[in-house]
Amino acid sequence: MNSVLDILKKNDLSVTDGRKKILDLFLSSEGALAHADIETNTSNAFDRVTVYRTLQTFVEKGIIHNIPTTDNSILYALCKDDCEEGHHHDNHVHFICNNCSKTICLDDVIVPTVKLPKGFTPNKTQMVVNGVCADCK
Amino acid sequence: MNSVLDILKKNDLSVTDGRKKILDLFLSSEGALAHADIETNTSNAFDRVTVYRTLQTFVEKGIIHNIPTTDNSILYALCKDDCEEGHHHDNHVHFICNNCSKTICLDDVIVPTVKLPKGFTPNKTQMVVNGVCADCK
DNA sequence: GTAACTGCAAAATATTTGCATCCTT
DNA sequence: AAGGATGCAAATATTTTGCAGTTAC
Repeated sequence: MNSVLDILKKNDLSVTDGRKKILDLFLSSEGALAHADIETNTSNAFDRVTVYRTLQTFVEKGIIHNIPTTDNSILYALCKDDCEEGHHHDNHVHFICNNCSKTICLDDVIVPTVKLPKGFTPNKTQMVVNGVCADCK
Repeated sequence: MNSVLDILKKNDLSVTDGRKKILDLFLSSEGALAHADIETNTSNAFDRVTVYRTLQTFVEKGIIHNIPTTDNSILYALCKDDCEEGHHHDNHVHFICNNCSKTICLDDVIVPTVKLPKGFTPNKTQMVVNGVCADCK
């Protein structure tokens, strides 16, 4: 029910205000979030450092993963349930809207496999599509 | 012949030591370069600010493009000849080696198109593959 | 009660901007 | 000679680290 608590407990994390609030943000957000988004959406209730550490913890536990971006920002998004620590199965496509700048996880669009040149062994593949999202079209 | 000069002239850029050296680095490097790589490989001959400005200029002119990364670094790689200002046709796959950390442009591997959900209009697609490269296997 | 989390301060790092000087054309 | 590029200084912004106080369990 209260999935925020479930997720934290499942990952052996103590339940604190910051973690609850930040995780809640991810659950209620359709897209990915940057560090700055989190500060804004929590009205700066938490220290910048706490946000850094919380995000880092979540990534280590496999609760969120980060999304490749072309600029120098780091975006984070919720991992699917089948993520394990360190090993994510977030093999879906990420979509960045050129209009509203939101990054959306297209959970239903699977990243296709590509044939690599001789000698290259793939391990993980990420795909980012830029364009106009359904809301903005 | 001296393609460094060709490229600079073609883009209406004055030929300076910094631009020559940095562009040369890209031409002679198989992979992508980060800001720090450039400083290192030029023995810090140029001011940090000059490197920032040079990279920015090159991106604006479409000489290089940046590559999405999962961490917060920015990687730059040469554009193919058919890049125009602002509109890049770098529709090839980028490969990041987990061992040597090099980023390699797989010019021959074309990014496949994926079917997006209703309402989404793609514009540009980028694909990054992690794994072990041919040199490290 | 203890281990872990948080906030503050400060250090370390990265990026941007203004301006005077130098170089390319 | 003129416009643009560079280097330096400094302002901003970002991220990391140490430590003391607080909180979850």
